[in-house]
Amino acid sequence: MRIGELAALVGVSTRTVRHYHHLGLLPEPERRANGYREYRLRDAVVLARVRRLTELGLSLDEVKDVLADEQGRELREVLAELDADLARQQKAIEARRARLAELLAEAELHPDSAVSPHMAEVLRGLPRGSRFAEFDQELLALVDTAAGPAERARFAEMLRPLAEPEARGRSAEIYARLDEIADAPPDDPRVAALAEELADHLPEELAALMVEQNADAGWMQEMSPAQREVFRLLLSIVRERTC
Amino acid sequence: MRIGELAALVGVSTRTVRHYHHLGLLPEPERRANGYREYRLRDAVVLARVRRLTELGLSLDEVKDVLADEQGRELREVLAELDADLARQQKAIEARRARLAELLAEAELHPDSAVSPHMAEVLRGLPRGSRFAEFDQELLALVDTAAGPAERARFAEMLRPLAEPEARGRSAEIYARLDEIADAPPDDPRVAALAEELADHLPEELAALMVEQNADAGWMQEMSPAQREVFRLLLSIVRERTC
DNA sequence: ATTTGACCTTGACGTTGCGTCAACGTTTGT
DNA sequence: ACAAACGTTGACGCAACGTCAAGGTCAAAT
Repeated sequence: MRIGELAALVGVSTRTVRHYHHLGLLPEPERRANGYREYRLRDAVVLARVRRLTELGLSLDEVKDVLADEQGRELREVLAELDADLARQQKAIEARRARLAELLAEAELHPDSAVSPHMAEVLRGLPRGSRFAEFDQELLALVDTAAGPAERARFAEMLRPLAEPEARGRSAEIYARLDEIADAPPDDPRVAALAEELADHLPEELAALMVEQNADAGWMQEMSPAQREVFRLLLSIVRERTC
Repeated sequence: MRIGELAALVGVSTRTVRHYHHLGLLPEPERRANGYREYRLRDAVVLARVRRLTELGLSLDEVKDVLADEQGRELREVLAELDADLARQQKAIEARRARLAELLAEAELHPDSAVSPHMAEVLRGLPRGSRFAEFDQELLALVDTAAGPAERARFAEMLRPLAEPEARGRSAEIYARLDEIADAPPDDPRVAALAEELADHLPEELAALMVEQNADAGWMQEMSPAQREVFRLLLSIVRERTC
């Protein structure tokens, strides 16, 4: 047999056969006078065996080990491990399909949204138009995108009170005042007042979460010094309260 | 934010971020005076979104399309396709695990066997020791390895009569006579006799399958001319019978 | 007798999504 | 003052082949 016939017999490409030669998976057969490889039936048997194993998902290196082993020991070992691996993959795919279904359902409703449905609803409830509000929305979108599904729902629930009609007015006012102090020095008297107001306005759970944040985090550099100061004060107020 | 902080925030490596820049998935942010990239919260949002999509299994090119689309149209399209793809993968994995279980069970019983359990049993029943018998075993092993699971079982059943105790004697004798004519010319009288005997000995179903074979196939070159002639005659006998 | 077409040869680059040096500059902490 | 921990670009490595490139070989059709 020449290489093309061997390949067709087993159902692979000639390139694959030569690749296996290169890796030492399949021994190089004798050559004819013209340099062509001349295969025997044995080679086809080995090639088919290699093929079966790779189709099961073994890497070529693993196949090499299994073939070299010549005993069933390693084979069982590798197969068991592979089965465990496939089981993991199954779970992963299932999880992905679940998220996909979630995303698809959401895309039908709100084609332009990049966040989860819960969060999208909350975000629509929050005031807009202020510089700081935009910043806040980015922050919330980020948290929503980065968190796991369970956390996302919980987080959205924590925010919901701020988006309720009776709270929106005050939310908007606070945003406006945060905008106002953008260029103020950090020791402006409005800074401390705002921190107090925020501590009062934010749901407790949310405030508790913020305690873990570091006021020096890089993303906070996008706020002005005075705004950062508001948050520094807010954090200390919350910390005192929870102690 | 500098690149390390952005990466940590979203949960990827800095290399990944730079890779996304390279592919145009994430816009290059402004640089600081020292050449460092300076990221804003927006970038984190985009990066997180890219990340979510890739984790769902989208390729980076697909993610790029989705992001460029800016409308939900393409997103839905890609997601639906992806879901179909994942469904296919699930089925494939399931099939692989089924074959794996098969192989594992078999490996427990006969650690050194490279063929299916049915075929292994049949092969043990067939005579050995003759040159031609070895060739035949290779051929059968190959067919077993290459065929699908259903075909394998059917094929093994077709062979079983030849391995039964009452047929083994005659099988062995035929093998011996095929060995004998190895160096004979194709027009040796024993050739025609052997072809008749084989046509008589082989199960009908098996003979019917052989009709599809081409007597010039490369793997047949491993037989001597006289042996090939036996098969050529055998094929014509079978063809006449089935007409 | 030649030309076409189907095969074969080796060698090398392309694919995907980054990991991992290398070789170097910057900033920060002790 | 020096080390540790950041940042920069550039380039190679990985898995399992696909896909040219640039030929040589062989049988059949012209």
